[in-house]
Amino acid sequence: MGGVKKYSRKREAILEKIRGTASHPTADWIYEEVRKEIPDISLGTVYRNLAVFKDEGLIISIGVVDGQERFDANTGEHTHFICLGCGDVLDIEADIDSGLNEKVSRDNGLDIMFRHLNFYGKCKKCANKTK
Amino acid sequence: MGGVKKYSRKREAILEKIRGTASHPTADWIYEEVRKEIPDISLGTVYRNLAVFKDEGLIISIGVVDGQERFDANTGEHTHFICLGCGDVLDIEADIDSGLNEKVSRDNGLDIMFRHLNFYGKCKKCANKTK
DNA sequence: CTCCGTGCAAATACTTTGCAAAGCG
DNA sequence: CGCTTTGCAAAGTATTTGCACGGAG
Repeated sequence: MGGVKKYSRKREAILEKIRGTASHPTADWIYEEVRKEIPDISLGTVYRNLAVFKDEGLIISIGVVDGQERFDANTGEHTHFICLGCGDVLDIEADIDSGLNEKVSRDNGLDIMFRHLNFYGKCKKCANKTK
Repeated sequence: MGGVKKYSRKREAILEKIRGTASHPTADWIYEEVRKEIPDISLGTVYRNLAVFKDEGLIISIGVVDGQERFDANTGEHTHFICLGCGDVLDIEADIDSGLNEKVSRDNGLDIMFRHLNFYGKCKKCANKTK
């Protein structure tokens, strides 16, 4: 179980696509992008490697938006804005107490490993569309 | 579109089940619970009414945990802990600047409507199991 | 009587998995 | 050569939807 990882051009390509975008992509987006360079890749391979990367801590899942899981190669503690109109995910600044996780762990007697702070609303583009 | 809502015993029962638990239930849990009282309810009806309640603002979705959407009749701004071991969702205390949404809206030029703050880790039960 | 609400089952949408073939070391 | 990785297609899971019938106003 687990076993030693071997090199794979496809695995590399998948990881590089995730690292090379700020779009917090879906499995399908990654598949379509990698396919432009490596036409014989399959969606199953993308899913399998995403699971590997999550396991190794190379990427994180930032949750499910409109039914599809979104991934991020920026694994540090940071904050997201999710547009309810178009589903775009943006990185944003929000200064939160950096010791918050520890404090909440202590106060509630829980073993907290990480947190997600997501703001939801309309991005500029979608806010204008409404009017 | 939409039309005027009529009374329905099943709709009432679904909402009362959600209001009567602190477990942040899934559609399927609600279905099984309501079924104990109203055996001829169908899962489709649960899903349809959940959509109605969300629309009316009577409940919120707190996101997808292990592939299933979780609902909450507590619609106020509050914080959750999600156990990576058993999937339990708990309400917790975490004092965050109450004006944070407005501040982040202003700083980033976004129209923020609400936020989710989720802490992830192991609950007491699951932390012990690991050892 | 007129729509809304519902059961049922089929249809979706995304993700996971079994298997045999291909690739790395 | 032995074990990992992959393509392909089938299976799995959660959710949505079309249709005809039962129920509220």
